[in-house]
Formats: sequence, structure tokens, C-alpha cells
Amino acid sequence: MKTAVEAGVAQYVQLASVLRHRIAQGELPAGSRLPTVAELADAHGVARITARQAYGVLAREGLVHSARGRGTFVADAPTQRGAGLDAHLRAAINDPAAAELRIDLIKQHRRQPLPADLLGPFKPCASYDVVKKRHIHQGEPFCLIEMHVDSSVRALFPRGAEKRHKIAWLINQHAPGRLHEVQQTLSVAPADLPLSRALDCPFGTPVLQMTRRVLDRQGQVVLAGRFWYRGDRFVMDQSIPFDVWLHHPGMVIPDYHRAI
Amino acid sequence: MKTAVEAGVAQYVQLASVLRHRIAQGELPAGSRLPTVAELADAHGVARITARQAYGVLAREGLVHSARGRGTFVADAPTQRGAGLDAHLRAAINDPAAAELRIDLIKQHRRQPLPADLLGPFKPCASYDVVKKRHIHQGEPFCLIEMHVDSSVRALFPRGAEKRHKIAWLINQHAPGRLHEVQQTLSVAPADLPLSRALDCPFGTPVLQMTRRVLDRQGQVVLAGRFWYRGDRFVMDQSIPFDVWLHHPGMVIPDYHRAI
DNA sequence: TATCATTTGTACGTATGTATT
DNA sequence: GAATACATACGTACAAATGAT
Repeated sequence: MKTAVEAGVAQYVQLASVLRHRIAQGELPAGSRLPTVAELADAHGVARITARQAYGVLAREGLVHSARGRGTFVADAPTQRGAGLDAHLRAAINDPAAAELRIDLIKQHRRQPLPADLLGPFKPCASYDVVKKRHIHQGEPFCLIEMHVDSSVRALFPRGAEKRHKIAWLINQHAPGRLHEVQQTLSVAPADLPLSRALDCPFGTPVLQMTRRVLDRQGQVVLAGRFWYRGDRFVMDQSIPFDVWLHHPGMVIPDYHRAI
Repeated sequence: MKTAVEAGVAQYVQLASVLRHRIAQGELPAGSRLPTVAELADAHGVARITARQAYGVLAREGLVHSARGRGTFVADAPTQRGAGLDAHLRAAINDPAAAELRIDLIKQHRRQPLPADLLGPFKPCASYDVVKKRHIHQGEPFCLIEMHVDSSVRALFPRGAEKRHKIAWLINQHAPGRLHEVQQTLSVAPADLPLSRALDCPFGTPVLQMTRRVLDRQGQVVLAGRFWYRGDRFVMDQSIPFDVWLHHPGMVIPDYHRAI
């Protein structure tokens, strides 16, 4: 074999993932004609068989269909819609008060300590309740979440409230004014095996990983969580005052002091 | 072969990803002893060579080390590679005034109109200068950028200033107080061919894509840009006042009106 | 109808990577 | 480590379906 760009992952799988993404984003609209196998192969510098296998993967997923002599086409109703085009999914991700959202509780633990990496350089509460859950939109999971909530705040929630609402929203409802600042760190990774199962996406596809802390005025970590978003379902919208953005106060970067 | 859990991905890569995940989660703490190759192989129903290859992947990543006759162990300081621990790269990404940053100008155009998707529902300036560039850290590109700057503001910059400073910082220096609000949208994608070349990363690897608008008090788009970050070099740190985050004002989502 | 270019689908031979026993 | 089998990837070639001439 020549040089597998990324050893261990077949080229046709990688090529398929790029095309899958373009279809989901609407760059290749429903019904449109895709490049011929020869064109696709030449464009990416792979053998025709490899390009055809990539189309085969997408065809089995129902995203494209091929016809001898005519070409390969994007399916009429591509089932997978990217978040960029789905306003409700976009709201489910970005709106703390999002309503059109199903929550699938996986596991709960009471009165746990907060892991050191979630605490960071801040003050912990006495103990935390841990909630593992998935957020579901139109029957498909788009986010896996591990939440750590101050146990004493969690005690204020009505029974089963976590099944219907996001936790930050619940805290704001039952302890209004308590939360003061959101700190979050975003990064990107390929899905490993457990994650690809939890999010029901192919192994190795891009995933957005976020850790988030919500602090009160005293700098105590009231809420901390880890989030994993399916890459093809992730769109984050933000609006930040310029001076806040410019000075990014609270930026938690060890060993770094700006020279101004 | 038996049954590949996920076709197109080698089993040893999948197995390695499971172990990597457990190490990252702390289930397999630093210094702890891992199962023998035979145990690991039996536990997952794979051949011993396959299990050994999985350990080989992790060993090359510095996550584990093996010693003949003793066994395989989680590394003492599980070196998390990537941007997470590189404070200067992290600053190069997040700090508008970042200094330790090389800028590679690719192309420039003067007096262009602003593309509709970058303008959004806002007011445009008369014309924009376009700057295509790459940001380089330690000799390696980590970000490809296409910037559109209000031509009249750009005219204030000293010659060649774009080679040394980020553009938002330049605007703030030469037109202080002009910028008012940052709006950005983040999404995730696999790298297509041109992008993988520009960022010098393998085809199909995760990339973070961002579009950013910076508005003045009148709601005019003074600066707009598209950013593509290599996934393995991307870490974004944010700190947002809770009430700003809760109401995410200016969230630009078409066709969505919250029911409160 | 017949012919042609286009395009998918199938096949062969070879080489290498992966996985099993 | 050896023998074996399968998957991936390359190049090439050709058959079959399609649409246009």
C-alpha cells in the first residue's frame, strides 16, 4: 500500500466522512450530482476503487445513490441534517432554556468529590451530585454530558427535573442570582470507541469536547461538566462584548502572563 | 477475520482508543499496571498480536510503557499531547494581543464587497480589504484565516503591520473604542484536501471552523473572518458573565424564536 | 435503429497491512 | 515466529447501462 494518510483508518472511510460532512452542511444539496468516481479519485489522488468504496459507504447509509451510466447523486431526503441548517438543534445546543430537547439520563451518583481537572484553581463546594446524560434531538443523540452539581443546590430541584431541563437553567430557577460566571474550554478530537457508541456516530469522526465551570460570586465552582458533541451536529453561537473578549479575563492558562 | 466492530478501522486502533479513553478518564491511573497482552486479548476477543499493536500505539504516544517480564504500565505523567498543555499556543489562539506568533500572509485584495454569509443581517461598510493568512506556532501552522476589514480602518495601519499582529488588535490600537461586539459561530468538520494542505495535517482529520464578526456600536460589520483551526492544535478558553451567557443576546439563529 | 461518449459496476493481478491460529 | 486468510489500495481493463447524436 502507498501511504495510508492515517494508519489504521482506511482511506475510503476518511473520504466518505468528508463527503458526508458536505452533504450534511448543504454544500452538496439534495438531488445534486456528485463527481464521477474518476473525478473524485483524481481530485483526491486515490485509486478509483477507493473513491467507489467511499460512495459505497454513503450509499449504504442512504445518503447517495448511484446509477450506471448516469452518475452518483445526493439522496432526495438526506436524513442527516447538519446543525447549521436546523434552527431547533442550534437552539438545543446554545439556549440554556431550550425546550425542544429530550434528555436521556444514563447514571447518577450522589455526594462525590469534584475531579481536580474540573475544579481547576478554584474553590470547591462540599460535595457534588454527578449526572451522566445524553441530549437527544429528533430521536438522535447529539451530546454526551457529565455534570457535577453542588449537592446542596441540587437538593432544591423538584424530583426528576433533570429529565426535562438543562441543569444550569434549573440552578438559575431555584437559586436565582447565585451563578456569576461561565468558564469553558473547547477542543476537538476524533471519536474513540466508547464515545462513538454513546453518540451513535462512526469511529474517528470529529467530536467537540468542552469542559465548563460555572462559578458564583465567591469563586466557588457550583456547576462543572464535561461535554462531548457530535461534530456533525455541533454549532455554537456566541455574542460577546468586545472589551470582555479583548481582555479575556479569567482565562485559565497556566504559566502564561501577557506582556501587554 | 472475525467481525470488525467498525469496518474500515483497524481493530488495534479501536482497542487503543478504548484504552486511551480510560487513561484520560482516570480509570487507569498514572503508574498503574495494565493487563498483560494475553489478558487484554482474551478480554476483548482479539489475537495477542492485535493487543500488542494497541499497546504499541499508546507507547508511541507516550501514554504507556512496557518492560519485558514486568508488564505494561500507564506513564507516570500521561503527557497529554496537543494544545492543551502548551500555554503559548493556547495564548496564540485566545489572546488578541498574542506576541509569540508568526504570521504567514498568503494573499491580499483591496476594496472587495463582503460576502453575504459573513455580513449576515447586519450593516456593511463601504468596502473591505481581504487578507488571507496562516498563523504559525513553532514552525507549524495551526490556523488558516480569511479576514475582511473595513478598508477605511485598514488604511490606518502602518505598512506591513498585518505580518506582526492580529487584525482585531490592530483595529483596537488605531481606532480605539470603535469595536463593540464580537459574534462568532463555531463548528467542526473533517479536513478536506485544500485545507489539509494549508494546515499541513492529514486528510480527514478534525478541524474547527469559525466565522467571526466584529461590530461597532452602530451595528456595522467592521471586521469579519473565517477561521480554520487544526483540531489537534485547537483549544479555546472563554470566560463569560453568567447573565450574558444565559440570554445569549444577538444569537443569530434564523427561524427560531424562543417561547420563553 | 445504430453509434458514441460517459459513467457505473465488475474483474484481474499485485502489493501491503491486518488478524487469526 | 510461521503459515494462512482477509482487507485495503493500486493500476488497468472491460462489461453494462444511460443519454445524446
